Amino acid sequence: MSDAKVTSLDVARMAGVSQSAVSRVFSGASASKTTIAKVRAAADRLGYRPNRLARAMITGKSRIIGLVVAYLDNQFYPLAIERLSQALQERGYHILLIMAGNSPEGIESVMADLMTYQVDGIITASVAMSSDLTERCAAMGIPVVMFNRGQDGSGLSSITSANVEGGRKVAEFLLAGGHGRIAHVAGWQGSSTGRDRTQGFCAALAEAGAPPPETIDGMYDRDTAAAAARKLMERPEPPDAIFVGNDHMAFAVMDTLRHEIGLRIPADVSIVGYDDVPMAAWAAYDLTTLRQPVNRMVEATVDTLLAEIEDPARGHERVEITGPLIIRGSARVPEGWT
Amino acid sequence: MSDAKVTSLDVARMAGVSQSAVSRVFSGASASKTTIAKVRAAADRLGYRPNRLARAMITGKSRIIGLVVAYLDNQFYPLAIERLSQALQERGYHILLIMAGNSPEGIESVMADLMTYQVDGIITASVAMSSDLTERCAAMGIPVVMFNRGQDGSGLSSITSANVEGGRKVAEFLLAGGHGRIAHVAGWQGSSTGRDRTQGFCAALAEAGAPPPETIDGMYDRDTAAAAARKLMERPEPPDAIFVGNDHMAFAVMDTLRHEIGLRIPADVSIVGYDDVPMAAWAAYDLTTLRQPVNRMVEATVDTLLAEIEDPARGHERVEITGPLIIRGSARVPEGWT
DNA sequence: AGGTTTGTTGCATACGTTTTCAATTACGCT
DNA sequence: AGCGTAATTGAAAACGTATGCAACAAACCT
Repeated sequence: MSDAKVTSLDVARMAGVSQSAVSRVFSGASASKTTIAKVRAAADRLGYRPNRLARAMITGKSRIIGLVVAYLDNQFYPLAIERLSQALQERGYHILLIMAGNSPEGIESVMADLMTYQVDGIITASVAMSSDLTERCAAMGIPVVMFNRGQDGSGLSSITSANVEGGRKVAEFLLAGGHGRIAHVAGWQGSSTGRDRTQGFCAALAEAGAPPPETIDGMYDRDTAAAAARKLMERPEPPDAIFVGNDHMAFAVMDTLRHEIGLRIPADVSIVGYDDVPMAAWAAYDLTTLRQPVNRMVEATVDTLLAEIEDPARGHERVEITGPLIIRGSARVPEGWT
Repeated sequence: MSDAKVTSLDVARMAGVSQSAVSRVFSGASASKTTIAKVRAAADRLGYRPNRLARAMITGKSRIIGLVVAYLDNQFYPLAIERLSQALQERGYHILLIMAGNSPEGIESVMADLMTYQVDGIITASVAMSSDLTERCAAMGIPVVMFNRGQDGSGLSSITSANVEGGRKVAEFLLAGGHGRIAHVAGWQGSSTGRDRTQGFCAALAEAGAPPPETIDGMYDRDTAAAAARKLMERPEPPDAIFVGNDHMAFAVMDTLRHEIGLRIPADVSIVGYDDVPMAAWAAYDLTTLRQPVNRMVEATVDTLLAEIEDPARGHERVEITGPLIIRGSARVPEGWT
């Protein structure tokens, strides 16, 4: 029934009221019972829905959030996106999705693109932002929240798990398990998350008097992580435990140890990951890992972003969310460990 | 430097030209060398970028594509989204992402939401559309392309792999491998892809004189598939080969057989999947599977959608893309098979 | 009853752009 | 020089909505 384009004016004519009346009904402003009824009836009959772009022009609020994400091969991100999208939809916002490689100039151009859509805010998922860009966003008055990545210099808000503390927990667990030669395939050291986890891990080892772990940067990449695992095992005294900077790389390490080198996990080597993506619970890996609480991180991200949108004068926030160590079968479990 | 909102009028004033001139420079219409230079200079200095929403209002083209997707836990979809987003970005379009559970009324409201953003087109990834909704989209003159799902009744365009043919190939491969008791954990029979694969598979078996396979619907769900595997193996004459309707479920089946029932793959049971997601190549699974060529499917999707956008009178298209069987180690390989 | 508050309504304007149209300028040619 | 054609330009209208303002009606109070 409904023809191509039906505007508020069409509805107004059919309902016998002014265009403003129609607008008021749909924007929740006050109107009398009778007009509301007339407008609603006409609108239903014509299949009218307000044009959000036109609305955005007037109000200056597009109710669009730009989501910038680097890659989707790490299962953690699809999951986060799914939750983010749902949480934002419930609040009346929608996501404009942008894929950006991790090159700085790529990010740059992509963010500029986003601005032209007049997004109300931006969420970056594991993307590093230059301080130049940071400033430009601030100048444009457009809130940015970094999900699962911090940026030391910038004044931007960020939501992460408690990575330093997480690294410590893993170290304590491995030490309690009686491991003597502990190694580390690190998360990308160019990222705050990677650095923090490594730092907490090494600090706890040092405090316990353990030797510093043999460490290789796995770059959050499967192949790099697999190569790192090979290299570690070629040593004259190979490790009996490896902390891997995220689950995605941990799977690669486990595959390499088991099917390429022929080792048993955890009998020969204990493996601990970070994230607790769904796959970590699959029987094939059964990975002991430090959980990043996606749901709470998403909630915090949405809350922070919308708060900054509604009150631009609001300061930036830096939220860290603590997660538990999920104990499964990929690492030797210390006596009497809960 | 750039202040909050800089419009074409600001640029015009600084460049000493009319606002129309600025518009012409940025919309690629003709202008003299000198004006172009003046405008460019002023725009750069002010950090001006045209407001795409305002542009969309008058042109009627938002350059936004709505992407509706049900779930993201099957790795096939993140991958497809990544590619889709990139392909569309290259063509000047961007993606408005919507998560929709698979409930019909959810889809309904979500699509209506999309319309209010004046999207130029919609891609649905593995979502079923009611014929009512189909009609409304057609009435609105808004092109829809279904990715990895067909809809028999509707006149909408769809891009799928050659599912019937794919099912046949798997059957032929398993028969050639000398398997006598072939079972099937089917893709969701409420979806065209699931039905087609099953149909091709069963048809080929029947033509070869093999008994019809024991079949259970796995609903594209891990838990359901795992339960199906258990049930199949409890039979007095358990299967020596299982064709699973997609890789995502195949992983669950393999986990169950190996770690719960203690069977070896492929020595005790051969497993074949469908999709060839990246994980299928991982050593832990090393899954023989029928590849869905994501890249070509994405290309076809984008081409079809943009073609329909540019020429609304264009008819709908139903593209099927053939994929090869990727032979790995999860199924017995017939003698001399390439 | 009269004055005051409260609520409802329509008119007109604004948002930032593209695009038509007419006017002006530049240019080629005899 | 002069004329015709092409290229360039600015003014103004449009896109679909929200909203300030003034007008008006209704209700309330003393």
